[in-house]
Amino acid sequence: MHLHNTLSGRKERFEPLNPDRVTMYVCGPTVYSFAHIGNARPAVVFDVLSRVLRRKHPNVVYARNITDIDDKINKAAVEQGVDIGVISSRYAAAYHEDMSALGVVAPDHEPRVTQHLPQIIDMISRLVSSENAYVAEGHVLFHTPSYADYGKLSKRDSQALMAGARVEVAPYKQSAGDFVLWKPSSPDQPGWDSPWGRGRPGWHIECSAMAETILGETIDIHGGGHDLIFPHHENEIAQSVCAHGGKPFSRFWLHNGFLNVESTKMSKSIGNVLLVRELLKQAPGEAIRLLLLTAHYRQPLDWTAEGLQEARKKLDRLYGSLRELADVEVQPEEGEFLPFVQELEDDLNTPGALAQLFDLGHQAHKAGDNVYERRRIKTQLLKAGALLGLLQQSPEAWFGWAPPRDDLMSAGEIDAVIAQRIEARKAKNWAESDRLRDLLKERGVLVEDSKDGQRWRYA
RNA sequence: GGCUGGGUGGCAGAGUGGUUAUGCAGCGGACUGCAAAUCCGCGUACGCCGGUUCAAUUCCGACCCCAGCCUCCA
Repeated sequence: MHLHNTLSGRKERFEPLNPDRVTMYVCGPTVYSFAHIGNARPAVVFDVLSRVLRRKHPNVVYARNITDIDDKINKAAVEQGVDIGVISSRYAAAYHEDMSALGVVAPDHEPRVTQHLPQIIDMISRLVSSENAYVAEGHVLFHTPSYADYGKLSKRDSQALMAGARVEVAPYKQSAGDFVLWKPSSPDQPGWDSPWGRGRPGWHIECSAMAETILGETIDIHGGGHDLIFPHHENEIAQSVCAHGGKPFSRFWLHNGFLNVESTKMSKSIGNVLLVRELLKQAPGEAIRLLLLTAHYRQPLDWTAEGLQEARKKLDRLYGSLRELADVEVQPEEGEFLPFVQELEDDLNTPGALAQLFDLGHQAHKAGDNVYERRRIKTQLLKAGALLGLLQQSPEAWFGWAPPRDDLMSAGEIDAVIAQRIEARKAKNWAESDRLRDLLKERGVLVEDSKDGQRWRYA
């Protein structure tokens, strides 16, 4: 398959270092509040990547960290008068719930910073020994000039970077671009003992240390949001390469584009941060997932309420195809729908893959009563859906999703009305039949007269 | 200012040197008691200006806009 590598700025053929153990690390959330839709994008995108990789390499080792040491967590803990562990475990659990609702499979490893302090301290010690880092006023800093390739990932001139530092440079820094590996904690702040006193790790070192611990020195793929290219990933590379005697850190760097909300940057100050759990009240998780996959992962994505409803309609169409094939058995030995797979293998072109999926869905309605065709189509539809993490529920379950509504009719109530309508239709009492249909429509229920009888769904 | 990525039909969104993206919405037709679902068909889309070419939305150059990063951020 081919993947766009931020390191080279172009699409490259992806071949793992070791086909029997493909290693992938993705920067996960800092758990200080509920996950917003922007947090969901990388989770979904890299979930799809892991699924596509597993087709050829069953042993993909996918690690996505949880950052549970962070000043934002400290702040929330102080405000609520609880230990940071209370905050981080609460929001980590919420994150798991939300991602699961979006069909994101749990990664193989989910390392936490609090469980890797020894490894972090060890890596910092090595960097100090090799003189890539230095101690100053209780801090340990990485000396960026000690790494010649610093700036390569983000395509930044390291000299210009240092010269152009607009922010006030801490006096203890030898170079403006130097960044903190370890910082001291005041007695009231969370801290851990280290050779440099009681303190806590800086932001970047955790990923380097945990990736090394779980996946090894050189990994195949490292992913994350576009905004992490600089400084986070640039710094990770510097730390890891220097700690590993010059061995490459990650062979491929993948970055997903940012998400806007109704054409505006999502931010707390604007107050337009969309939480996944709120969105789940507006549409099924699968529709949210589909919307996240309608744009190519590297492109910006404009999240709109209209788009979300449209995503739901797209799934209505796809599940409509599956409903058409309800009586057909799947054929496990049937091959995949090749045009679909080819799109995904081309740098995870999910919009292209989706187009192929719709083509397959269209075929379902045109197969007539050709049993072999119908079997083939159903099997390929489900296999293709599985790669995207879509179409894995029954059509009935999909169409049974009800939007929140005060006067929501239960399935029982609806069936009662439908029973009346069946009687009216038997008597060819069209006026009554239409009246009942309109009645249901007012309550948000759409009824269709199919050849198999009446069927309904929530609007 | 530096770096990166964009500007495609009503909307969303792929892609390609000459041939249908796809979905939603719209229009016409079929089917239907009427609808819905589904099927068939339709709308002459590629920011602007040059250049290369038999042929450019697709390559090259200039220009105009837009977004992100350069500070915590998925």
